[in-house]
Amino acid sequence: MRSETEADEPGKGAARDGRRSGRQVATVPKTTEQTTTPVPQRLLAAATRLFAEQGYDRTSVQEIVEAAGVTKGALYHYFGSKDDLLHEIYARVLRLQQERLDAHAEADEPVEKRLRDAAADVVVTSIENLDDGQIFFRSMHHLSPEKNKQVRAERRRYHERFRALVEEGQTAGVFSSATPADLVVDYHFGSVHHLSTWYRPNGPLTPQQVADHLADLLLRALRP
Amino acid sequence: MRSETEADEPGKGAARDGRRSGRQVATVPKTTEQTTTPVPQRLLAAATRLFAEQGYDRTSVQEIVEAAGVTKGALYHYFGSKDDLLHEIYARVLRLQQERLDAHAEADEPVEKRLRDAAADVVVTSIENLDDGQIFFRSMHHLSPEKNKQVRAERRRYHERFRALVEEGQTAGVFSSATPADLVVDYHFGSVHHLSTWYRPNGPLTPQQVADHLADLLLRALRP
DNA sequence: GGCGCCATACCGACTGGTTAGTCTGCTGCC
DNA sequence: GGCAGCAGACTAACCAGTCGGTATGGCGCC
Repeated sequence: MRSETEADEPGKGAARDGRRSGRQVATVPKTTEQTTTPVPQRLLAAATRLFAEQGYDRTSVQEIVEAAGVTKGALYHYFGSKDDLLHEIYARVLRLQQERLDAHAEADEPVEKRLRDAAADVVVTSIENLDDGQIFFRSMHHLSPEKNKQVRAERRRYHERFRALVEEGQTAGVFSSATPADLVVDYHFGSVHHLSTWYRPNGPLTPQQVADHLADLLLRALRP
Repeated sequence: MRSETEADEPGKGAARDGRRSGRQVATVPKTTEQTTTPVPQRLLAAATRLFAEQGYDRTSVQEIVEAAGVTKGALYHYFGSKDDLLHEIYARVLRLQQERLDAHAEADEPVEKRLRDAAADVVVTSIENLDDGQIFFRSMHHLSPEKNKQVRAERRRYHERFRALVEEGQTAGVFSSATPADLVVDYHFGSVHHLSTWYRPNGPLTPQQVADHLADLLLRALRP
């Protein structure tokens, strides 16, 4: 375990660009580019795209490092294994969504609005990170057992938080109690999960419009 | 999970014992027995289970043939490739669900009931074939391009049929038109797709109960 | 203000293991 | 005697991970 990839801010300075090397591999555009993206992030980005396109197993480490413009040495310098890459992708999206859900859930608003906002927000961020979602739901089983367990635990936290919102509304009587809250949550996240199958960025609907529609469907289903 | 000789009826094979090998694996009764499940079906069943458990890529054809009690020769006698196996699994579930949807859609009932029945039925059959669903949504990208295209086309047919039901109700005014029918369909199938991630056969709800709840959510969301 | 020393960041050939698919051949039935 | 239905050794390809090697910049010390 030696992935200390965090803590890297995108870069602070101006056109600093230390004379890289004699043999350059992929030559990141050096012309007045203010930040050459750090290698770990390039690797993660390349892996995300390739995993989403071809699947985890169909993507060789060689392809990833080529897409990132480095070599295997670099990858194994920053990550312990191919599996680590996948885990890092999961951790990133989980962190993001948990933060946003917490923010919405704690807002000082009526529960209907909090739920609607949270439900719509997860749709928007899911669309903005369609690749992550694709990988998430398609490749979970490629994670090592411990990592899988860890990811599941965090997912459960997320699920619980969301469910609590639904239950709060049900108890308060503003939502129908006809359906168990658990099922309601799974119903909604099914549609989120499903987004990467049908949503196309150049389609007729903007992410926000889709989000509004899906949140609306949820709230309508919950009308008493 | 070494399953060598199980699941088959003990072959009552008489004296027949090639001097070549002392280890034979499954001993299918060769004496004009017509009932032991045919090899192709055994292979399909084994592949379905293993693909669902471990994923397509993580399952070697060696594992499949061992689970089916045959050898590679048999598999490649009946199927052109590992890919073919996957395609066959898809084709089977697609055929089944299309048939059932058609039956519901054509029934002589008010549109609300037809939609509710169809929506609930797809949930029940999906639960009854959780493995197929898991494979379907997780491994589509492993299909060869042409096969993938074919499967997509059939899926679209299915989607269209379902959408037509929603639109019929919207036009008739019994369903709200607030949400485009396409989105409504994707919303519902998202939850179906998602079933394999959370539904557990030994959980508190029967397949029918889950189906009723999910169909109910759909119909409630469509209330004018 | 130069010098040795080392850590960091990366390179890329190599290894050991795995796998899909092939091919030759056996065997019991018609 | 011919053929469907299979057995199972074999091969060619591939791939995750390793490891010895190289360039660069910082730092203490004289």
